[in-house]
Amino acid sequence: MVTKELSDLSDEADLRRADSLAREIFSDVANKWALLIIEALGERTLRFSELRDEVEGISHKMLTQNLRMMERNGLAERKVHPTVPPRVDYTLTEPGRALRATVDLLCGWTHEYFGHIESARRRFGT
Amino acid sequence: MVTKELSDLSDEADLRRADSLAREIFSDVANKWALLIIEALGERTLRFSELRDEVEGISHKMLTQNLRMMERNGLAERKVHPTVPPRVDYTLTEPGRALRATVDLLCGWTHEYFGHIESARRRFGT
DNA sequence: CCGTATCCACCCAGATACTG
DNA sequence: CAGTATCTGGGTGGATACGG
Repeated sequence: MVTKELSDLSDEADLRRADSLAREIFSDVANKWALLIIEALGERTLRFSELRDEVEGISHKMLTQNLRMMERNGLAERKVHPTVPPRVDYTLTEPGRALRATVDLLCGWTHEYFGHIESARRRFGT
Repeated sequence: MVTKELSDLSDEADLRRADSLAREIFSDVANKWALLIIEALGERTLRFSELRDEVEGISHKMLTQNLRMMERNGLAERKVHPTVPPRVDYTLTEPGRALRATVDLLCGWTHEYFGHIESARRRFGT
C-alpha cells in the first residue's frame, strides 16, 4: 500500500474507511433486486433479456443499474458479443457464486419458515 | 384449511398467493436495516434505545418501523415493562435466530471478499 | 423512554424516447 | 437487443412535535 508512515493515525483512518466500505458493500448487496438477480443467475450465464424475463417484475432500468453495480463489485462478469443484434451475457464470478450460496440459504429460510410467518401474521392481525 | 372444494383452481390460486407472500417476506427481510437489526440483536435481548445506539445511523422511525415488521412476521418478540420510564425489550424468536444464521454468513462473505471487491472497483474505475 | 403522527424534501423507479 | 438520457409522480425516510 501507499503512504503508511504515521501508523497510529492512519490505522484509525484505515479502519474508518474499511468500515464505511463494508457498509457500502452491504447496502449494495442487501437489496431485493440484487439478491433476486443473483439467485436467477445461479450457475448459468444469461443474456440481458433472459434475466429480464427471469426476474419477475424488474424494470429495464433496475436491471441494468443492478448489473452495473454487480460488475463494479466484481460479482458478475459482462461479456459483449459484437453481433447484430447485440448480445450481452452475464455470469457470476467466484465471489458472486460465494454470495449466491448465502442467498440460497436465505431462500431456504423463507421456504422453511413460511408457515411460521403466515401464522405469526394472523396472530398479529395481518 | 377452509373452502377447498374445487381443487384444481384453488391449488393454482394457492400457489399464486404463496408466491406473492414469499416475495413479500423476501422484500421485508432483504433490506439493509432489517438485516443490521437482526445482526445487532444476535443472542441478546436489547431495549429500543440500546438498539438505536447499536445500529449506527438508523433513525427512530426506521427502527420502530422495522421492529414492527419483524414482530408481525414473528422474527422478534416485543416485551413491554410497564415501568416509568417505560422499557421495551426486543429478542429474536427461533425463526429470527435461524434467519440470523444466514445474515452471519452474509457478513462473513463481506469480510472474506472485501479485498476482491476493493480491487474489482479499482479495475472498474471506482 | 418509547411510540405515533404530521409534514416535507428528496430520491427513486417507471415510462418514454432515442442511439448503436 | 442492449444501453443511456430525461422527465415526472409517488413513495420514503428524516425532522419535529406531542402523547402515554
